[in-house]
Amino acid sequence: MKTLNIKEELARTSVELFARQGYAKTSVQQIVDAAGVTKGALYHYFNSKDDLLFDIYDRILTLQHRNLTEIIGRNLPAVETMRLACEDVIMTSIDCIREGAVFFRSQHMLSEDRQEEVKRRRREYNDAFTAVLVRGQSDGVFRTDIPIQVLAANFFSDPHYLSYWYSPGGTISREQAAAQLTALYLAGLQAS
Amino acid sequence: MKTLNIKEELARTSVELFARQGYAKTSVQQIVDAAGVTKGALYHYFNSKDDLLFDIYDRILTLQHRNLTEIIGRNLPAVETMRLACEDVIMTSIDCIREGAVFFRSQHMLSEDRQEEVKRRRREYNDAFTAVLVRGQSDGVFRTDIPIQVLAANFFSDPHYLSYWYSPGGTISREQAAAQLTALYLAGLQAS
Amino acid sequence: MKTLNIKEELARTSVELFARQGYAKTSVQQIVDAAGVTKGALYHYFNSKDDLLFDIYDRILTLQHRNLTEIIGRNLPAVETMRLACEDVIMTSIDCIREGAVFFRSQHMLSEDRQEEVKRRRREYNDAFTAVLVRGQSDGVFRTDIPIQVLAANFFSDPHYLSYWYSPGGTISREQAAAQLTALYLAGLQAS
Amino acid sequence: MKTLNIKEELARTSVELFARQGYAKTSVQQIVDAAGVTKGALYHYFNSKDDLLFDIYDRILTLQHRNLTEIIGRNLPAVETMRLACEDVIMTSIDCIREGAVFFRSQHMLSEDRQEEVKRRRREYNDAFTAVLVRGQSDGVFRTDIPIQVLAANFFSDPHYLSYWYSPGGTISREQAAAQLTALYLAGLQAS
DNA sequence: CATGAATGAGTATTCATTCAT
DNA sequence: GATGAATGAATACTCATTCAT
Repeated sequence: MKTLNIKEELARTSVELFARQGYAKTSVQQIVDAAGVTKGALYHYFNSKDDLLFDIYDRILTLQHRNLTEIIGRNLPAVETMRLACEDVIMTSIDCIREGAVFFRSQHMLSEDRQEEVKRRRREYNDAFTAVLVRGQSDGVFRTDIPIQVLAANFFSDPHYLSYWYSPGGTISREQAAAQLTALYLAGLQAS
Repeated sequence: MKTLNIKEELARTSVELFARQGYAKTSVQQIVDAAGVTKGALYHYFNSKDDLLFDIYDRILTLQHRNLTEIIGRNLPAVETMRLACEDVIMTSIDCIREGAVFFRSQHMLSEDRQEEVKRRRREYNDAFTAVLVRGQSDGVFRTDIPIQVLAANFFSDPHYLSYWYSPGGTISREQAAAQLTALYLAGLQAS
Repeated sequence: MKTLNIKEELARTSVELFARQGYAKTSVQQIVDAAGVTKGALYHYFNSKDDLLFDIYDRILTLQHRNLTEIIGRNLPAVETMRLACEDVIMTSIDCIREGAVFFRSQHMLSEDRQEEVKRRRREYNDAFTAVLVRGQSDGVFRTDIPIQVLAANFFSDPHYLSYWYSPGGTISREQAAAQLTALYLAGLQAS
Repeated sequence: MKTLNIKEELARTSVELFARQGYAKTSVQQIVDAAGVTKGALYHYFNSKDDLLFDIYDRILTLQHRNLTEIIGRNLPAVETMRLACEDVIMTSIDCIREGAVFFRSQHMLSEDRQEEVKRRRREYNDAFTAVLVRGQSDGVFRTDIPIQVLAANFFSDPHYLSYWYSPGGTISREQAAAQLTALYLAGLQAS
């Protein structure tokens, strides 16, 4: 009980600090001070500062991969699959907006091995997403005059950019942001 | 002559290294070694490592602000202004793709003062861009059912994301990328 | 029964690790892992890591002191006493070769107090050994042209050095090594 | 000039401290405090604490290898070669007695790579020394009834043990110690 | 202009030991 | 008796920056 709290508290605190001031400018000392524990406790639960960072990547990658897999598994029409997938990514990105701020800025601070792992898992996600685009093209509902990687990049850029402009608790709810960004994307995507 | 070369070489080398391995993981020693000069030389031309980083921000902000101002100054219809502005941002972002990789990842490594300056200048750029969107809405050519900040974010995310997926020298030319991403954006943007 | 086994197992394991990788490079965690117990168990039987080390010194010093006292107590001629004493030291050093490896390398890792105790007990041993040399000189069987401390050092160096070159289970048995090194020593020692 | 002094001072100071209190118990901070410089200065001249230690090994191994090679190169009779070699080792070991105290106690504190290098170079030295023993046996001047490795170990133990008992500036000069230990060794070595 | 030796404040990490359970 | 989570003090090492030459 206490144990879980400490580990979770350290995870929460480190995301917060990494998002606010960057991984490099956040010292282990700051993290443990903010979490109200000692360095020894941190190193009891995490092997290194790098582990703290990787946990963030792992959490997001696992979550988004699981959701996309589930959505694709429903075997809906391509347009509907795409709508659900896009809205889900936007909403989970908003739910994890601090993690997202770290995710896109700090990849090069991971160890080489873990950078590779993150690349691999993002590629997997990208491949699954792209497969839906291809299906929609075959079905004649998505445009074919623009390279598929451009179509994919045009969407991925949105969740990526969220942490730079979206404020949770502002005038735009997560559902609205998801619906609006998805609508804009699908408008561009549809076959003429 | 020699002087200019050394300063330029240091700028070029530092962008390269910052883009590849991140600002924090790049030491001043690595930069001077790669540039073939000594620390003394670097500190002759730059006051600090932070200056090397800020130069990158300054270069991009200056370039894009100047281009946007020029395009808006032509007083073309909103759709045409937007098309030119978007294509220009994409193309200059591709031309400065290494700078871009640094730009979006390393802002929190700048000194507080300079973070503020960068924020201010980006806001200025954003405001000018948004003004074009507003004009298009008044003219009845841009949709009004989605908050303007979402419409803006939907575009800014694209140049932002370029350094994560676009390879100069690949199968897609800078002009093609610019035309395609702009087309996708404008398709979403148009009034129904 | 179980208790004795755990304590003995910890002693055995720690000698092994100290000999192989040095006292300083061996962590308490490594010891308990290798012994298959937990830290709590170790600290139940030993007050500190230092105790684990001192036990090794105590064991060897006690053993060699007891053996030398017994041999001298037989009141044999000096040459015979010396031969038995030397052979015994060599053989017990081979029997405790891992302890020996630690003994000569890790004395300064002991607490100050215990370093003093080890020095004192080694001096006692040295004095008893030297007394035999003096008796042999008085009897006219040992040479007198070389300072007695050089004569003593010339022997003590041998058991000291054993752990650096001797392999138990190799082609030279413990009895052979003892006989040969003793023969070489006595050859140098005899009065001309 | 100043530069050499600082590097030499650091080398001198570190040998002194390593000999007195052991490598593991000597902190880099202690070394720089004793040498009157800062950590930065130390790390300007040495890449790591390990380098400071290895320098000691390198110095001794280089010195003794060079001397032995020179002595063997004179092509003197085996007995004479052996006498000169033994006396030289004893004397240089006395000259570098603090280095010697470190040499035999701290090998396992070196990095794995360097432990291997030290082992290799000591083996080379041992092989050259053993070759002289073999030559003496062929010439009929050295005994053949004891394995050659025991004959070698019987000598190597002496310089090894020096730092445990010999006091420079005491009643026994370096030349005397060298002559006496060599005499004792040769007495044991000669063919009967 | 340019050097590179030297600084010193900062960093992540280790580890013997304790103690509530 | 035994656990292992937590401590806290110590450690080696890094690096942007300065300055005498």
